[in-house]
Amino acid sequence: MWKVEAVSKVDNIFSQYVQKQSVFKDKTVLTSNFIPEKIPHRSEEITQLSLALAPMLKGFHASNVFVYGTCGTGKTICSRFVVNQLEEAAKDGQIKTIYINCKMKKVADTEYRLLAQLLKELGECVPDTGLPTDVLYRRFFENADSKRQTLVLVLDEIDALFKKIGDEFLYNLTRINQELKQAKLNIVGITNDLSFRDGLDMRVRSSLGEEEILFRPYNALQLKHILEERAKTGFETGLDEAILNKCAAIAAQEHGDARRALDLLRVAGELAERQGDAKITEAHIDMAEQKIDLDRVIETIKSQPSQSQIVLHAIIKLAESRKKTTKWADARLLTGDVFATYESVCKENGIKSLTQRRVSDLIAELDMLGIITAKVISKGRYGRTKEISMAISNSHLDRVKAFLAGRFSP
DNA sequence: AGTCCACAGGAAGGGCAGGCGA
DNA sequence: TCGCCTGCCCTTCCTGTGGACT
Repeated sequence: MWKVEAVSKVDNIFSQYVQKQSVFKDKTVLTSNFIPEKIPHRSEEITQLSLALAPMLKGFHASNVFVYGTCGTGKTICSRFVVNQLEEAAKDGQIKTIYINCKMKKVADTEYRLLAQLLKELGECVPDTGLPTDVLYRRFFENADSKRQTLVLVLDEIDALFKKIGDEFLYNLTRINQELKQAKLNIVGITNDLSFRDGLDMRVRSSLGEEEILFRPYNALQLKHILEERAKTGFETGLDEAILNKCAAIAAQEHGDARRALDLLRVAGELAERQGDAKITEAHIDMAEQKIDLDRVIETIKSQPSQSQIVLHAIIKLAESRKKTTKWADARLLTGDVFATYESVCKENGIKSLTQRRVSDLIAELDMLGIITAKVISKGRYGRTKEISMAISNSHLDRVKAFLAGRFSP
């Protein structure tokens, strides 16, 4: 394993690392946002999307498209690949594509921010807050029209935007072409929520989903092939077939998630490198699986506001006390009990507590993040409440507990 | 069948910070 | 400077809910 042997000004502490042969040839190839020259097993979907967008090359109206599919099925990568090709095929910048991830907090999670982001992409300077939205719409129309371009707006995770601000904004976007005189706008909406469409207003549904493309999950063989291709350029030496099989099998179990497969391979490579091993072994894959899960959980919790962390701390504290009489996994907590514990934690730490209404929302948010499970139950005469249990695995719990205890223990 | 409980969760609005334009 | 706009976090008020209990 690479270790810092001695600290002196003569020997740079990184020199050993720099001299050591890396297991990676090109690590970027192993990231999920890398767009390869060829995307395997998605030719049918790419053709469908290309055919839907192609008319704009001849100045005709093209369909708005909805792209569906679960996580890691190649929706984003294929959409970006197609719109990049489209931009290349168009003459003199006639087509401009704008990619926006609607889940990006503080970037495109509200109507104002999304419009501001659009204007920034068109080269305008917009303040983060302060202008009325209709002013932003007007500036967008004027800017787009002045450039006489066809705009392709790729809205990734469009369901997140819908959940946050409703479909009014999507309706406005679909009506934009009536306002534009010289320019055109086409929308490609990407979502992994297969039921998203059902919640939309009829008018939005029909104009936004003129064309729909479903991305099916990859099977283990396809995943293995994808990994093989990436590993050829990603790693210095070839990988054992067993390694590829294992990564593919794990990812296939998780709804054919190619992103997961790539992450596993990359993190396993990083672990092998840190341990000074020349080759990746199955043990590295196991460790990578654990590490990815734990990192995700810890990062998610760290990114939550303090009050949300206190609620989680209260849930864990309460579950700990119940553990004495029942199994950890079986500890079912009720909103009222959690709120009482939350209030006592706030008191101990000298923090002003929120109302039960707000805490109820924070519990729902923790549930959405997959950190806890909260199910609404009725206890008959004893009222209606949420039954809360931990969704974090036991192996990760100690790190989570240590983090929260470090922040909120008096 | 009606009552009751302990909430869930929607709606409305307050207060704050920050920016714009007259 | 001031009025007006935004997003965000929060409270208050309210109605709805489902099943045990009477």
